[in-house]
Amino acid sequence: MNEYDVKNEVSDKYSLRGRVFSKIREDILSGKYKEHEELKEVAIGEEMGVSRTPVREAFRQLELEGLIQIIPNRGAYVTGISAKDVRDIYMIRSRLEGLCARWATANITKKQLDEMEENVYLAEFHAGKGHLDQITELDNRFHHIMYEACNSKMLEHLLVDYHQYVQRVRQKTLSTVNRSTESNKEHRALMEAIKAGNADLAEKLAHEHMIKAYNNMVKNGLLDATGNSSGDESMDHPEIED
Amino acid sequence: MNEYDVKNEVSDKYSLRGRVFSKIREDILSGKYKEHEELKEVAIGEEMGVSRTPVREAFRQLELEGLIQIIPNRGAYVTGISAKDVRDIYMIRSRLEGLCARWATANITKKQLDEMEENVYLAEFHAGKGHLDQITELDNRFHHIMYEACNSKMLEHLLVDYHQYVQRVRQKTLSTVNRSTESNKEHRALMEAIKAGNADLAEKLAHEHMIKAYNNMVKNGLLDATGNSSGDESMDHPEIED
DNA sequence: TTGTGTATCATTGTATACATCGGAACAGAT
DNA sequence: ATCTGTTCCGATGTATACAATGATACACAA
Repeated sequence: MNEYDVKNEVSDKYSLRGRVFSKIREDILSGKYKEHEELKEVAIGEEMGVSRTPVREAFRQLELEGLIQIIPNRGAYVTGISAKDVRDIYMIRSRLEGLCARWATANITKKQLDEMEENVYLAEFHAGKGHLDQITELDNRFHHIMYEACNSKMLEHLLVDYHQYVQRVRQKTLSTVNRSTESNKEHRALMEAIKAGNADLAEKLAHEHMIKAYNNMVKNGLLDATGNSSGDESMDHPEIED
Repeated sequence: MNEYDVKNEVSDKYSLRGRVFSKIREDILSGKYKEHEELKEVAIGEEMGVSRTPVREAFRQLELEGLIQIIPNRGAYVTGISAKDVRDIYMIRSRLEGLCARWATANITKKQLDEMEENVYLAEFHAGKGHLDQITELDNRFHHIMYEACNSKMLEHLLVDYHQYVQRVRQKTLSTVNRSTESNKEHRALMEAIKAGNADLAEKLAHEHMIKAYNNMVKNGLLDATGNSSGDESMDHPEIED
């Protein structure tokens, strides 16, 4: 169960519409379509060899996902994400990851806990070697294990959503070895708290982990390589909080 | 700016699809369509005098909203909400309303604060008179003022969403004069905290307010008059928490 | 009776045709 | 040069036609 499975409950990857939806989504998240770019129904349809109908339905869904905005009778445009949006999402996530950690403490299975331990172990190994790709992948995976472990489809769905959403602007968060070592320590502490059944501590650690991740991201500059997230508003709040 | 405006940024109420979307949505929330009921494209289209196209597009959106579930090549079914879902949402909301209160403390305008004071005042009046409809309306409005005041479209959207979602099963939460008096006290305390600029207290009070509302709802039985929310899982956790 | 295969048909999935909207280009007036 | 109105046309909004799916009923065999 990776981060896409939850979405695919809803996105139906075997219909044309499902494929169109996934492709456009990926193209936006990967930065192929830039912020404020206009998406034309026929063009995208031709590119994928389908008619406008499935494209239109995919558009409607992408709009609700917040990836595009549709202006009636005009067109569909890739949504801009301001620096404030990113900040808001991280703050929202900090609360929700905390809640997730609390629930995970109560509901995590042995299997999930095992995978989490292995994840932390591996991440420490790769951090020592400076393997950035593996580190990023393991970091994502760590969080998704926790999302699953909380045993709440509602919360899992929400967190997966935000996680993906933020990936648009968060390409290289862990790019400094410094941060990845820090991050691993936080993961380990969080895992230990969950393992020990200390829900209060787990919530607190997950909450702080998110805020530190955000602060680190801000410190190193939000901009990613895709040209997204140029920040409509000035971003001068590195965070205070708690 | 009421609770529908935020949705209407996206739902385009002047197109056929927008009207279909709103109508189905309302029919589900009001309980006209029961849980697990199948929605047929042609039937709904005919009922509203439109073709399948706008209905289908509305369906796709309603699916992402979580109100219906679409099974490929089979049909659309009204989503069931289990008692656990409701509980999860309230716990999620308790965190987010807390965050919202914190932000509102920093960002509320004089106008919003004035409306909030008037709201609390009026609510106390109507509670004394036992005017349940007005009390419910004022309760909703109180929360929406706060959602607006937090000055975060991301968070506002999320909270409005959940608020509406839960309305399906929350018809009569404030139906006891007892609870409405309690609730008003909590609103007043929260408002005073926001007015005084005490963000920590505001967050704590908003958080607790939500949990108390949930616990009260559970105590009086979740079931509403629409036949929704019969609870696929047994509901025996009145809440512990904090 | 039970099970299996097949025909049927209601319903959804997709493509296409037509209707309507709104922007861009241009013409003429000031 | 700027403004205004008009025409044109590309793009979206909606309806309809056609394709494909899957549930149901029924026939028939074991």
